[in-house]
Amino acid sequence: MPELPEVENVGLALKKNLAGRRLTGLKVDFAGVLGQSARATRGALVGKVLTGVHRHGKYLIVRFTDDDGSMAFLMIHLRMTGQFFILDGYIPDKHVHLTFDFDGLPVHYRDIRKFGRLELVEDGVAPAALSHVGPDMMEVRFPEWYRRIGGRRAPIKALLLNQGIAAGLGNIYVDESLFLAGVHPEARPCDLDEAELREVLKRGKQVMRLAIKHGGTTFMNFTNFHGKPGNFRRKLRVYGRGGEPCRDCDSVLEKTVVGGRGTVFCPECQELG
DNA sequence: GAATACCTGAGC
DNA sequence: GCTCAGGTATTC
Repeated sequence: MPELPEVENVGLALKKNLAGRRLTGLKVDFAGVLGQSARATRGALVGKVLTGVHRHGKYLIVRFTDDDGSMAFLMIHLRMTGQFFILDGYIPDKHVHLTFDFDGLPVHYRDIRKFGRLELVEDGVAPAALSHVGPDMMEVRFPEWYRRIGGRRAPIKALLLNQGIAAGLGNIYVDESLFLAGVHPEARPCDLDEAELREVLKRGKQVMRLAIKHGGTTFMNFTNFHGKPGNFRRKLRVYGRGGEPCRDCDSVLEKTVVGGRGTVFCPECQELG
């Protein structure tokens, strides 16, 4: 389940491996992952050089530039199971929906659940398609974030998952952030003081920064550009550990549902405020 | 703000 | 063969 740290790693890999390379072909096996037709997508991108990758929350925006300077932008969301990779001798299985040909170098897009989307957009920096998405979680400063979340009455977990407030956290890193901040997932911002909310944002950034360094978290399907899993799973404090002992206090971690999502927390270490 | 649709594989 | 998992858009 790619969240901000996993998407960041994918974006870095695309840039490192493909920047400066020209897209010479695009094979489409399942057009449902494209926002436009296969023909329109090829028409916009084939012949152009990959010149940049920008991440905002869980979105990637890839810039392609023609020799005449004209540009096209592909906005990518991997959702649950989208992945890109380059592997020597790889034979695509039934979940590979797209193969980008970068002048002889095949780059596969694989997506078991077909939830991911790759769509052409007009702009690269602040696309209209992202107007409903809040500031990137790693970039946002506390005053702005506090304006968006302070005083609200919904469970803080639901608000952290709401990409319109700030973009990037998913279920794994929300649970981790709240544990590290000592805040209960059902706590309401209106019941928390400024210092507690400051801690949530700080810990959220901290845990994602660390996860990026470790190549992200592989729980089910995520792999990096070379088919390798991320290493952050063994660092997780609560996610996936319901019923197991808290690493800090030895209490049994509780598993519940908050905001419609599976949620794990420590009943001793995390407070309602 | 809750439920549902989208999809498939894993795990019972 | 059923239920669950989950990011987001959509619909109550």
